[in-house]
Amino acid sequence: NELSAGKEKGDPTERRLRVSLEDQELWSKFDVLTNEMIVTKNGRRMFPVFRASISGLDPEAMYSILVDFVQVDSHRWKYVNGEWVPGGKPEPPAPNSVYIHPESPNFGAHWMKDAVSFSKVKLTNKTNCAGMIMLNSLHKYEPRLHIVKVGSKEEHKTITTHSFPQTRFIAVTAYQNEEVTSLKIKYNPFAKAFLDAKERPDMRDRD
Amino acid sequence: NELSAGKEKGDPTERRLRVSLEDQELWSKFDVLTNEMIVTKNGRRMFPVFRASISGLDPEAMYSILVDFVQVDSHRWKYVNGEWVPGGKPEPPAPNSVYIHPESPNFGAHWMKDAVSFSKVKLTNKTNCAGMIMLNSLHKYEPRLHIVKVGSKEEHKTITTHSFPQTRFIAVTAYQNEEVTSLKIKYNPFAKAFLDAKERPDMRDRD
DNA sequence: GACCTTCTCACCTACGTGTTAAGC
DNA sequence: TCGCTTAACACGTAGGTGAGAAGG
Repeated sequence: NELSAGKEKGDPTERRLRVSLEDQELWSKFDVLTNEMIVTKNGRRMFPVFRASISGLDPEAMYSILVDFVQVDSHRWKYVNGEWVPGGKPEPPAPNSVYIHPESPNFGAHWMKDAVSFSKVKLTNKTNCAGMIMLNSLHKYEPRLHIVKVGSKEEHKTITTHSFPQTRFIAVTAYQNEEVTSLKIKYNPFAKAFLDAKERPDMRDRD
Repeated sequence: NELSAGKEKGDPTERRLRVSLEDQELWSKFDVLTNEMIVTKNGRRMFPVFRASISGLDPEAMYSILVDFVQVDSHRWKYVNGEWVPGGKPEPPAPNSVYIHPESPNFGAHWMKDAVSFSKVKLTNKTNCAGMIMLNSLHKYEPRLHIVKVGSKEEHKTITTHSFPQTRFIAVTAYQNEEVTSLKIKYNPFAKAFLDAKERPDMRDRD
């Protein structure tokens, strides 16, 4: 459940750094179906939310926490007959943007106090959207978390980069797999309107 | 409209520090009536919002911005026959808590980019409310803004403290002066429900 | 036609207002 | 009784959902 830091540089203060993904069971429920995330012009939040708990930072040092999204493979995906298959077309170029956690910069103690949540990150399929992450629809991505140490003199230094395979997803403009849709409705409070409809089949018996 | 720093210490990087209150005209409209702010158990936001624009910080240095509330005088106030008069009872002790701006700590460049807004600060009349400011009802307060320089080694240093007389108010559990109520309804978007009722006297002509 | 994208919509979450009546 | 406080309430702001129709 925990991954140890991959890029330690012999600095003793970073030796015990640990980053672990929150909501792993929920992520796995989506992952086994092949997860999908909606992208829209105005930006769409992720669900599940990408959250991680961090320990082993220097409590008094200053860090920024970032997320970016790596294109996992180099082809389009297509949903055919109930499953995702690689498409033949070559992929468009992938602009790689980064989302800086809004509480950045902050002390190590702050980041370790509670899980760090990226609930407000928005995914879009349009370029030039400030503060949002541009993704290519029908391509597969994996979120990555970066911890950057902030120096007083612009001497920023990346401490670690972590990724979690169960958070992979395909960017879509509309859900393809209705099982994924059902899970989103079941667990996302903002979709409760549709949960109520499905949970009450007796509605059909009226009149 | 601008106040210069009052506690400069000869540090050339702080020499041109300026802090100015935003929405001065709005604040003054309330101030001439004697402003009131609601306090509740769960906390109530301020309206108008305490906002300030800051310039003259070192763009690359790290600061935290704080607000606290000074009890202006040492007696209760009473609203009698349409005006506020000092009450005879001695005041209860005043626990002095501080609200740290949620974007703290941050670079000078960040604080100077836009006006710094304390829209989310909540006023309460209960003690032990984390993140909220406890005030004594029927006492008069004046908000103060503090700029604190953040050092790597816990060496925090207060750079300046600013206050603005037109932001004074009396803490209340219910509005006393109905002119103050009318101004709150007129300018606070969250009170629009009551504005509509007052702006549409034709409603009374229906049926 | 098939596939993908865009837009509007009803329906939620979440919470900020003063009002009002009840409580102390 | 009077003054002050509390809690429930209706009605807003603000914005996050997938559905479904329309567009390309």
